[in-house]
Amino acid sequence: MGRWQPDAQGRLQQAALDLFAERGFEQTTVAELAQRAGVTERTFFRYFSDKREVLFSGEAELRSAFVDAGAGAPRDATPGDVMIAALDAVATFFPAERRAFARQRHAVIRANASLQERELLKLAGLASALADALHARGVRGPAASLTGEAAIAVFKVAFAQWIADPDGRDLARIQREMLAALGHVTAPG
Amino acid sequence: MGRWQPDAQGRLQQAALDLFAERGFEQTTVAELAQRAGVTERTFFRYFSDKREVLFSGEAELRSAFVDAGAGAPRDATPGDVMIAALDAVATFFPAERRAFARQRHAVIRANASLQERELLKLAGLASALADALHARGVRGPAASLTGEAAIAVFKVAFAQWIADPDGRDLARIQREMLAALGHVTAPG
DNA sequence: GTCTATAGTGCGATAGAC
DNA sequence: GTCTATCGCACTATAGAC
Repeated sequence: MGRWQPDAQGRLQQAALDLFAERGFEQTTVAELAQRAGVTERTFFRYFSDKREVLFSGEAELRSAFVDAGAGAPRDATPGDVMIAALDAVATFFPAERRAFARQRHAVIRANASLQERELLKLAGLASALADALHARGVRGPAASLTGEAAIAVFKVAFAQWIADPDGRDLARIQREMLAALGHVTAPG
Repeated sequence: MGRWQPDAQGRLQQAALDLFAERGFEQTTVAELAQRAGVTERTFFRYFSDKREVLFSGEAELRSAFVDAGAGAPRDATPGDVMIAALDAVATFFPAERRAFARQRHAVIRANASLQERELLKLAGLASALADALHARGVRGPAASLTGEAAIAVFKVAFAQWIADPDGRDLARIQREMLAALGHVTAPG
């Protein structure tokens, strides 16, 4: 066994979720997080570029899933088809077992404006990643951006529903319904 | 004439736009902004809750316009109708004369992640304000949220287009086109 | 208007693994 | 010796408390 406990990053993330839930984001200092994880403040900032980031490091995987779904779609797929593939891919990251965790994390974020800001930035990153993937497929800029933004709009609302829904319908299904509802809202006439 | 120059708030906003554009958001300290506006740091934080907020204080007006458009729609208006009314209302805030200003402000924000975060939070606030207005009209929660998010998606993409478009079509028109395009993307089939 | 806690950065030191 | 993870310390700016 080495000089240090393994997985300092994981311990910091766990400490953050616990302490933020218990006493709030602003009432928790980085020093306290570090202490609970058995490292120093300096080490915290080696793993996370800022205090908020400790809750958001999983976004990279989500983004690849989102983009790969776009890249893997058949050549004649429409932007709408690609969006559905992306939404289905993202849903696989949130199986029923992760609902309790997701709910706790969501509650922590909802309680603090600066955490919401970070979450929104990450979601906007997903939207533009999907837009880029569509653009690479030959979809013109505005339509690609719009599709990316629409996908995120569906995801956001469906995710909130998935968290709240007591009978636990799966996220993919909720997203399909939301997408249909969006089609209804934006239908001409 | 009084002891102080009038409109300290306006001078701080102008100083911020100039200095952020010139040397970047992070390279500009609040002390420098305050000095250029002829006030102290303390005065800056009296007007703006944080350094970023100096670029975003106009959001309240936008939000009322957004909400009022919803409240003022006829009783039998669909969520889609309300969304169009809200988008038309927001477009009146961005006449052709403000394009140069909007473009500069947008460039400053685009150059800094934390400013993007703040902008996204303000836009999310607009989305939920519209959702609340729809909810008050009897639209059920998820459909109301979805409509709010869709309106913001259209606004974001249309606004970027309006800023970039060299021949200056007006924002309301671009938004109508974007909405139609969104209807096409989300159409079933 | 003054004081202070906290976030976040830069750089060098240290302790182990190889 | 090299490489990597961690720590220690000094420092600035934001933001809130007093």
